[in-house]
Amino acid sequence: MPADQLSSTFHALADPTRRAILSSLTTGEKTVSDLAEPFDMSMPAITKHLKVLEKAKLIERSKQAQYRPCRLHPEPLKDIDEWMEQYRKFFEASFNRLDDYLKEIQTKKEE
Amino acid sequence: MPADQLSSTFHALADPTRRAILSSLTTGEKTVSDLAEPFDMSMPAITKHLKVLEKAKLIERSKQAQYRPCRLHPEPLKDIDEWMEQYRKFFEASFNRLDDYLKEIQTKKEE
DNA sequence: TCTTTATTTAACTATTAGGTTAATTAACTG
DNA sequence: CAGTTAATTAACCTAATAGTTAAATAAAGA
Repeated sequence: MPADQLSSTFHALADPTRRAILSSLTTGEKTVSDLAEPFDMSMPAITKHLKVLEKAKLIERSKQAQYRPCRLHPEPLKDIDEWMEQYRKFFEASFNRLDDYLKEIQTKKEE
Repeated sequence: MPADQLSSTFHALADPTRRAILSSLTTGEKTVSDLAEPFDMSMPAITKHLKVLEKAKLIERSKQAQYRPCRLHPEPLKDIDEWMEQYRKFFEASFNRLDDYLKEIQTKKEE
């Protein structure tokens, strides 16, 4: 895994456990045990996955008593989104971006 | 590297050489030698990078005489783009999508 | 046919990834 | 203070990565 930021972000995302952890953090801060619970995997394995996510700056950690809660740090995902820009024209017609936006505001009205 | 498609796509992108190869293919089909030229790396190393991209279905290959030209196959990038959707609200205000779109059609008008 | 060009395969090496179990650290709790 | 809970570190294993050089394959061209 080369040292540049984009490579380290892509590398961190190239594992379903780590993607599931990220997804789990979209609903808010979680402890390591909370994050580990859905997986049939030892705690040290989870600790290692968290280190990979932390090095990629996709999560941030703090201390609360004996807990080390994690929260999502989404900025590197924005970098990926920007990297994708050069490829969007190859897989997506331009007008779909507007379609997405229109669907989005439609959904909000219905709430 | 787990077997699922998204992991294999992210893994393929987690290397600057492979991303540069993809980028180089945005201007059209290229031979292996063409693709290898910018890199201070042996041909077998490039062959291996191409295999990773091919397994991730990010490139497709054909045969022309002794050449094995490569072309971009962007569909897996679309899957990443869709995966990103759940995180966009964390790094991007909704209205920016419309801003992007408006800038895009503005640029087209100027052409 | 012999040679050159394009590319891949084979064999090898060093490093990293992703997991394990056992031991350690740190902080709360009775 | 002793015990429990939360999490990390250490030590280890196996498989995969990412590179190398040298040999093999395939097609073109003289």
